[in-house]
Amino acid sequence: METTLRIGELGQATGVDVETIRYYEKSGLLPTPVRSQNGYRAYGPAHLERLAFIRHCRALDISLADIKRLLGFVEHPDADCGDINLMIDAQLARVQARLKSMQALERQLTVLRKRCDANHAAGECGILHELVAAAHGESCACHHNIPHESSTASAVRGPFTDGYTTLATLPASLKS
Amino acid sequence: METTLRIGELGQATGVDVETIRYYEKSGLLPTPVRSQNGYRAYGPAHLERLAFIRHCRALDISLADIKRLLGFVEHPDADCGDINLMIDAQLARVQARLKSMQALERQLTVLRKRCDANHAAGECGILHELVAAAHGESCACHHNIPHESSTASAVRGPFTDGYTTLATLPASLKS
DNA sequence: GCTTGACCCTGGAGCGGCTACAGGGTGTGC
DNA sequence: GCACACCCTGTAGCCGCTCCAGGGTCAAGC
Repeated sequence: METTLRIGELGQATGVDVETIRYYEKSGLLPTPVRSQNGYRAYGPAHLERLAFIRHCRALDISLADIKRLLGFVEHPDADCGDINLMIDAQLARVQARLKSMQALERQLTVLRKRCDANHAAGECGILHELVAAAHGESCACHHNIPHESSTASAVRGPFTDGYTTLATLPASLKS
Repeated sequence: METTLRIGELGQATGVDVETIRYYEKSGLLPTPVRSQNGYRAYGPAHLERLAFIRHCRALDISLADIKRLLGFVEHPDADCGDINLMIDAQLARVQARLKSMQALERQLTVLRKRCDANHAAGECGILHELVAAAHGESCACHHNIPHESSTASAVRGPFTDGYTTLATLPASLKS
């Protein structure tokens, strides 16, 4: 008996999308399986275990590059694990930094949302006013009193970590 | 006197990278400016204001598509602003969902981190053990007692919202 | 035997929001 | 006359998928 799985079965078993499995293979995270006569990928228990490991790590939002390194540790259990600690520490730090700036973001959006209670014309919408005023560099409801959250990592990915300089600091020749 | 800015100056004034400004122009967020004789882009106060608006919105992690819609409202102040509210509500909901799952993530990573205190060989590293065991479907320190955080949005972007089924649910023929 | 439909294959493009080139032109100071 | 900072266009790359076109394979039902 040959206990092998086709890609769809492996996907079902691990909860990983078929396309994603192929992507992992292409990226070198999952070793290329043997093929059955019809050319289909045939996976064994080792693949199953490895893919489940990858999935668990991804659920912890560990990057594919770091997962690759972790898999290296799994394969070389005599290596020093200090780097694992560093990796998890870094991961934790990233998550905490993002968390912090997302919390700030939430507060800002909440404040902003309160500016408009009902349906107006856009010209009278407090939210829109607020956004425009903020862009002008006037002190805005969302971004004025949070001096120290500024220097942490940005909420998600962009370059616009908060606490930025506004148009208030502009050459006077250009203001309005 | 012509109060125009070159792209680098506009970038400085608003805190937006030059490449990003060109990207915004290409994406239709920033209108194409006039060119001076040498072919350089020449920006006026309107561009400055608009770019500052965009930047402020990005700091609130509002997507470029939504910013485009907001700019539409700015230009048509007689339109109904109900959609603005909906947009900000949706944005807030997204942020809150992410926040929640990031908090879960942080707890999980913190627990995981505690599994390894000092330098061992990787084979004895509690973190690695934990990750492997979790992949096997054994109840893991990080993912076992959080039944209701599961169905919220995932922490960042991936398909692996937490609380997934593990290998415990597998065809017996393939286990171990 | 034929069709239907579920599954599999490869290769490539697209998402968002930038970021980083290569390969060129322009303008200012020494 | 040269260095250097700035500008231009166009294209490719980043991450982690996700989707698609265009084809092959295989079991079930008629």
